[in-house]
Amino acid sequence: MQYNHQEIEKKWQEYWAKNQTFKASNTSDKPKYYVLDMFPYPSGAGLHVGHPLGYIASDIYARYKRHKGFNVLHPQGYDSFGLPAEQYAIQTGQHPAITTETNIKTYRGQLDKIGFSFDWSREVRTSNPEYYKWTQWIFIQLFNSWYNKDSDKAEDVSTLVAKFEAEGNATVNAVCDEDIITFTADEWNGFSSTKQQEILLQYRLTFLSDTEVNWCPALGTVLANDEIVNGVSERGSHPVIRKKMTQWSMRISAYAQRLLDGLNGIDWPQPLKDIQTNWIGRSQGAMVSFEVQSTKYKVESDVTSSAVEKPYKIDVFTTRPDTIYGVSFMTLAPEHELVAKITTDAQREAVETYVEATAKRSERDRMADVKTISGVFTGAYAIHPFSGKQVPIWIGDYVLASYGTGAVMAVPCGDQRDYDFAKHFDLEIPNIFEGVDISEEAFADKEKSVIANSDFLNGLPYKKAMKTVIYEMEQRGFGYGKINYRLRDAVFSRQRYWGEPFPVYYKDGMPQMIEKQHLPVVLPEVEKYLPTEDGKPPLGNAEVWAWDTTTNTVVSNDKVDNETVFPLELNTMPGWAGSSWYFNRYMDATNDGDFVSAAAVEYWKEVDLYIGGSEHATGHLLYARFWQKFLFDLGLVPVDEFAKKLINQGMILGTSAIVYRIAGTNKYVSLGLKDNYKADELQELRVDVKLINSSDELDLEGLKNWQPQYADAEFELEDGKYIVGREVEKMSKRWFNVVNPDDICEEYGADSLRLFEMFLGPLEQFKPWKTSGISGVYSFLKKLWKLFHNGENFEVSEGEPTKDNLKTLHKTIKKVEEDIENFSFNTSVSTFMIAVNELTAQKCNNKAILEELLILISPYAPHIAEELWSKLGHENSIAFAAFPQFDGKHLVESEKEYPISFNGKMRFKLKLPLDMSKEDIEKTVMAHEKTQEQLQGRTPKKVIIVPGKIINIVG
RNA sequence: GCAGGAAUGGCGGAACUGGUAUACGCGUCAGAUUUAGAAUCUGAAUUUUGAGAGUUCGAAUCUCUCUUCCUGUACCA
Repeated sequence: MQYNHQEIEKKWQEYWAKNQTFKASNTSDKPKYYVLDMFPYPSGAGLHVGHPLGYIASDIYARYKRHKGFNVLHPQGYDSFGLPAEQYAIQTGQHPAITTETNIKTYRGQLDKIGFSFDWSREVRTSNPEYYKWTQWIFIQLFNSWYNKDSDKAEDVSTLVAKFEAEGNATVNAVCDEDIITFTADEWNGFSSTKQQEILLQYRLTFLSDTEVNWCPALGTVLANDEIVNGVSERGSHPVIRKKMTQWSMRISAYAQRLLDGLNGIDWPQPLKDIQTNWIGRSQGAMVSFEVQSTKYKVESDVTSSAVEKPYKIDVFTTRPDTIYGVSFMTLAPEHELVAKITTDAQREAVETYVEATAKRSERDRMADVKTISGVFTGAYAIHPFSGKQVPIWIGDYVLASYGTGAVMAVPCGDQRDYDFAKHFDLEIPNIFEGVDISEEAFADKEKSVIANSDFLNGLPYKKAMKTVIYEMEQRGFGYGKINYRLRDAVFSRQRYWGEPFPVYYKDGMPQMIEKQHLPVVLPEVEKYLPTEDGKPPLGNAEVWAWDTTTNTVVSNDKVDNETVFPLELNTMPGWAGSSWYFNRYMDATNDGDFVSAAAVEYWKEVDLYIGGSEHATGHLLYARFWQKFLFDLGLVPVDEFAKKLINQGMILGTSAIVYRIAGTNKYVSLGLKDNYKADELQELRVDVKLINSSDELDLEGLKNWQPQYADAEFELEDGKYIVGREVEKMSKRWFNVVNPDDICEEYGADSLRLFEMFLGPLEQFKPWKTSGISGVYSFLKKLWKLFHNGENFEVSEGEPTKDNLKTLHKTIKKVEEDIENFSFNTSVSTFMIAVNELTAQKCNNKAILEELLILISPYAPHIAEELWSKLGHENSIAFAAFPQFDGKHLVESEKEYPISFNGKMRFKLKLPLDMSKEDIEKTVMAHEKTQEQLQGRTPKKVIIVPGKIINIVG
């Protein structure tokens, strides 16, 4: 009987579906284990062979854990909001929901063919109203929370209001906006409702603010920092400019320290932790305030309504407050708000010209050109807080508005950028370091710094100087020690259609949340998916998009009276909203009354193993950790890190095929002959990899039929063949190097695909796909099949296994178990091959041995395992069969074939009993004729004997 | 610039806490079977672990220097 993968795989996929074999229960006596994949965005292109790599690995682990007696949760779903469906809608008018539905069907069909053990009863789709209802709900929770630094967690806004009512805000220690006014309890109680809401908004964990955003005109939307690569949009490479807009933001900065600390407790790859650590960018230093000389402005006090005059102040953040006596000028970012206010009339024109010129330069230009030093003097001076000296204030584009306060105290002797700026504009460079030459460059080695020319800091090394100066600044009231984070609050509004609508309407300009029982607020229908002509987001096109507070329904816009019917928010949420909590939803995916039931989340707790790409390091993986910590603060989830262990699978790359066209002709040169032509005479064209066989030979007829441009192609062949060039690059339609898993499943079967993807190399590594290698695992499966068959008949023997049989089996059990625990799936595939080769050589068809072998293989190649398992007479699925128990007694040896080395080089082997004493080994070896032959009469200096390992003769 | 990672036959890759270097597979070559193709079976070859030094009885593995490549990130004050 032949191994017929098509028949077998179809049969068992249907069996699993029908019997709901992999449906997980939320109650069980078994220990729980939660294995999760990063859910895919269902794109129109469908899956290529690279996508399932991580899914196969996690599936193997999930199946392994079932064999090991765990109650395994292994769900799958779709991150189904996103830009491609929307852009398709813009082009064709087809509703994104339809596109998405179609794509999901394709994905599901492809996934099913690979034989994953997903519990599809828990499927989630972020674009389903039943799902995004809870995304909206979590948003509301964030709106209703503030971050209390004293308790170091998020709390309900009611606790904040209570504080305001009792004692005003002076004693409140919160993460909030920076420009907060101080008020007393009486003042608070006297504020209008709108005023109170305005103030509260400055404390909420999600808040509205006028922020400088990354606006992408081509996409008509705002992009997050991690959606921009090299100054252009990640998607489509469109230019991005800075623009002020009112946007929802998430106060992720409140969690900066906890996001950093949390990394210590989770088993994630170090590179990924490093990326997050850098992204959060903690730096320790001080805030220092410099007064601007002879400037005054009037402050309208909210409290007394009387005007007070105050000098302008420039706040700077510095990591080197110890070098404060080295300050010889200050630099403001051109966008700094004080620039216009402090510039003297004499300098005004020059400054304005400069500011305008910088504003025009895109972020990209500014980044590309870091060597040109530019700047302008404002004419104003600051007063050095310690020395009282005048310090000129400059503006320069090397100072970024978005980091720190957008202003620096320039210490040219200690910072190379300040140094270069000072040299360029011929500014003073005072030296405040002991015994250091700064005539050529700045001295930035803080560990070796000893401060000089700095009054009370003289003679102090860096660390002591830091402490002393911060203490002194705090005493005198113009500075304080501060930890600064690079992590910015995350903009949460997108000007897109295909995203979660906000559960928000506006009353008197203030945002109001829609109550839980009225959720979800469902995405409205629109005529056009583009922004409106007056620049509003696509939801501005909706005609029925107002909130009636009497009926609590969405009603037509013309009913808006701002009394009981109000306009709804026009922005939608970003892509990361739905993916920041989906792992919790799987625990209780159909719950209609709660985002997840307390019982379910208490049972499953967190993801035990999460597999996905490292490209989400500063996006999804950071936001998800943030939301999890927030939900934890609210007592809604039991742990504050959502994934205990994470593995980044590498990407499978395509191997593109290249033909060489002689420029201006329709003639193509084979790879080996292309050197006969000059490089500029040849054009490289990529052709479909389906036209290439395993030895890089091109199917000429196939090419002619492939695209009209090749119909009358001529070829210059080598040995009668056309050999193509190969290039490893990302799988992409435009390179014609995409390999569809469906084709592989059809030809070799899902089990072969699964084994082959694992066999390709270590999971985390990037590796090119080469279909040619798959025949190896395919013939392995055929050999495995043959072990159970004698010609046409299924035939296994019942007797006692031989010693050799047992040795092979237990060696395999040990290795495979270790490999799976270490996620070294490639080596366990080799182990299976060795085992099957050995058992074949032993002519073993012993039932007891084969049965256990099947269980070992079943996580990798579940279909063939199920089939043979049932042929062995089992009525239940192999999926829950107990994993074989390793027994070391089968591997015990009495002899060891020792490698005999001379000066570290192995020369011959010698079989000796393992219990032989060192002395006897030495005697035996030295007496051996081959030893004497090697020594040629010399006397060895030393003989190293490591029992059970090696013998090394030195001399 | 900074941070992290990698380099082993023609190719993908093995090699546990230093102890027989290239397991396993692909490809190649030879042979068997076959009308042909395909499939199957048997056998063979390749290298000295990016370069150089050090520690060691012994280094792919540990240390240092250098080279190349990949990833992330950056006028971050």
